[in-house]
Amino acid sequence: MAERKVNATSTQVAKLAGVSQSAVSRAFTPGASIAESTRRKVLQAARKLGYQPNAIARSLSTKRSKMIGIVIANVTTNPFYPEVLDALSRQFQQRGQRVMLFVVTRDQNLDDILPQLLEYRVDGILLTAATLSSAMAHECARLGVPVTLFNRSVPDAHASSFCCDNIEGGRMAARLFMKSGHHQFAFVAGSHDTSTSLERERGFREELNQHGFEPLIEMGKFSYQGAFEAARRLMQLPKSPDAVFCANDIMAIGVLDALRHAEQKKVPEDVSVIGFDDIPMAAWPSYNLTTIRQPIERMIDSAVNDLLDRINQDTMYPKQELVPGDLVVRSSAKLPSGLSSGWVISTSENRPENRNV
Amino acid sequence: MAERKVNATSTQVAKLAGVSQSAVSRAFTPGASIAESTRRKVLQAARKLGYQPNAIARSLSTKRSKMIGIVIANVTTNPFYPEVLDALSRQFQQRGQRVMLFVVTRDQNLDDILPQLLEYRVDGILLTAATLSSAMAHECARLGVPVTLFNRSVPDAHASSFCCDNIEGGRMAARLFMKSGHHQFAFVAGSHDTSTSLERERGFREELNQHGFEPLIEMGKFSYQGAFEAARRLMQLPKSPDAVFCANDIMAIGVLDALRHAEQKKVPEDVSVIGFDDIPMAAWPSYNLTTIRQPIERMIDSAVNDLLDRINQDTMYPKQELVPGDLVVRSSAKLPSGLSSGWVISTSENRPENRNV
DNA sequence: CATAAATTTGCATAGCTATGCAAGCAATCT
DNA sequence: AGATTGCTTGCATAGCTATGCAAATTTATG
Repeated sequence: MAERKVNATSTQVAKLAGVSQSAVSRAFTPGASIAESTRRKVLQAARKLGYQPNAIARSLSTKRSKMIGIVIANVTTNPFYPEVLDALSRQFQQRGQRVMLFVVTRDQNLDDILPQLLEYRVDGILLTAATLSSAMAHECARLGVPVTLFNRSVPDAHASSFCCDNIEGGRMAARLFMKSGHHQFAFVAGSHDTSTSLERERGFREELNQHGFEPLIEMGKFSYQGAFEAARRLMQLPKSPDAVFCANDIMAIGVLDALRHAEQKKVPEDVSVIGFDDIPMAAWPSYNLTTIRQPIERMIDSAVNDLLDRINQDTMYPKQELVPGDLVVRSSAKLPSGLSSGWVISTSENRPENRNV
Repeated sequence: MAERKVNATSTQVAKLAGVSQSAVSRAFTPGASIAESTRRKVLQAARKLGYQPNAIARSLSTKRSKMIGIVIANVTTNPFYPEVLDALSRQFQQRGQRVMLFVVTRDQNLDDILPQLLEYRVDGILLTAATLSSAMAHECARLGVPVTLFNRSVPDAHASSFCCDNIEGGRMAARLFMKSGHHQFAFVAGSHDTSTSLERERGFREELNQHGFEPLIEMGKFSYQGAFEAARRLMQLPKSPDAVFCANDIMAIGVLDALRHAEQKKVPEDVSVIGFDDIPMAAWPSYNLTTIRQPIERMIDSAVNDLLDRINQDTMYPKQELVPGDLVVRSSAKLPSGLSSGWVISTSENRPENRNV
């Protein structure tokens, strides 16, 4: 208990090592101009004092905080987002950036929380499952803070965005349903103001329309519970659907549970269900969900690279990237002849699934 | 695109408002000594310049970063932790603290990442599903940075810790099993070096021992997949168990799926299963898991309060708190007579369950 | 109105590190 | 040896805000 020296400073270390404060700074700056012998002296003195450079002071001096602001929603309601957060956090961590995190609710106004990030002079901002008011987009642009949207696309954009090709994903679901001979289609939407849900719906509907079909739409509020109830409403309709596409997996699972446990329907014999995301749970034997997989790792790599690049060279323009998803065929949807469960179908290749369980 | 004024400073605002830099600082410091009229002048000038105080500079000056370091593991493998993270993040947010987040793997060495937090002079550290080397605990104590462990208990401690009463939880599970007439017991452990798993096992075993039983132990590695395999191993034993208690819900669900889909067992007719945590999924009709609920909100409230209190008055001693869990009776375990599904049993009261689905 | 009290203001400095610049130094070359 | 080159080093300052203190101003009091 005794000591409690509390945070030594570079000046104290300098004194002990018999060098200038600059030398201490340089000893801790990779690539700085300093003799190996002095560096050793400094590091030894630093160790003795328990000195560690003060990142706050460094940030002030370099005008680089080495922090990225991450804003994320739906962390508890959709297992997809913990995966995203995990991957993002690791990536930034590995590339020498710290993460300042804000967990928000879907309806929370970002205009209140972005200033809190900017106040700390984060080097960049990554928004997941959240969108930006154009006022805030301008503000960030003005301050030269690059912004990246993950899993949201925006029309006007000072920001980069990285998304799965939701429209094509919706089309894939529609095509699979139609090939298997379904006739009554439904889409369980997440919300009516979210690009992911809207785009998946649009692809699904357009593909159906081209063949003379029109899907029913129900609102699942992006949650298990909401989708559970949506499924029950769908089943009470006079022409209840035999093929339900859901805007994400967690809702698809809600629908599955409602069909099986509340509606006494068999899946896929009575009703086929397709989801979106391919969360780990989708592969569990209780669900075995046919779904569109978002290639998280690839999307995150791109997003992180782009953001860091824009931080380092502020000449770069924001970028809009669309990553194709893969149809993962399991057994929650009837199979058309010629296709068997356990296959992954992407635009470029078919391959046997290679995942756990 | 034109402007790009980039971060105005308090001095610039001061000049525009015709006051001193100090006045600007005070205008943004609640409770500072400043006339209402000058404050207005300052705020107006600030708005015109798009000025926002620089939290980095403020941190340097006040020696308070207003940041809390959160370290969390298992975010993708156990839905309990996204809930914890969500609650923590909101709480701190609401109380004016920013969150610097580190997502780690269970086996990752914290000794590498804690320095990264300390470098930024976080005001406090909260570790979830992770433990501290005693060297690091001393280091934090030396620097006067309070540390709180959430869901981990430690023998020696410069740190506060907030845990569910795991031992009593294990006992509750054992008692419920025994009352329902089970004879062969098993425990699916998370790991052999984690206090949560060890304590739950200990309570379970001690209670059984008192009645002359001894549980089988299998390792489930804290994951769905690991528990799935553990269940299969258990079922191959000559005296396979009819009552399985799992160190957490996600493993209980893995066990359930293995029993039903790989072993053709009925739950709870052939085998009873009890979990721990009460994650939202436990209430889904596919699982309907009987489990020990951890009162997350209450635990988090206590943990956050304690940490902030210790930040503000550094005289306080760390505190060890044990919060009792509740037995939530659903239908994955046989019911003893007199008990019906849908009840929550805590040390103090019995009440009907009041949750979704 | 004079004086005391309370409030508001600006000055000057601390907080810690990074870095441009010029000076110091050793090694290399002719 | 003298001149040139390339490293190292320290000095001085910037980066931005908060705050103790004394001065100045306003308000209250008798």
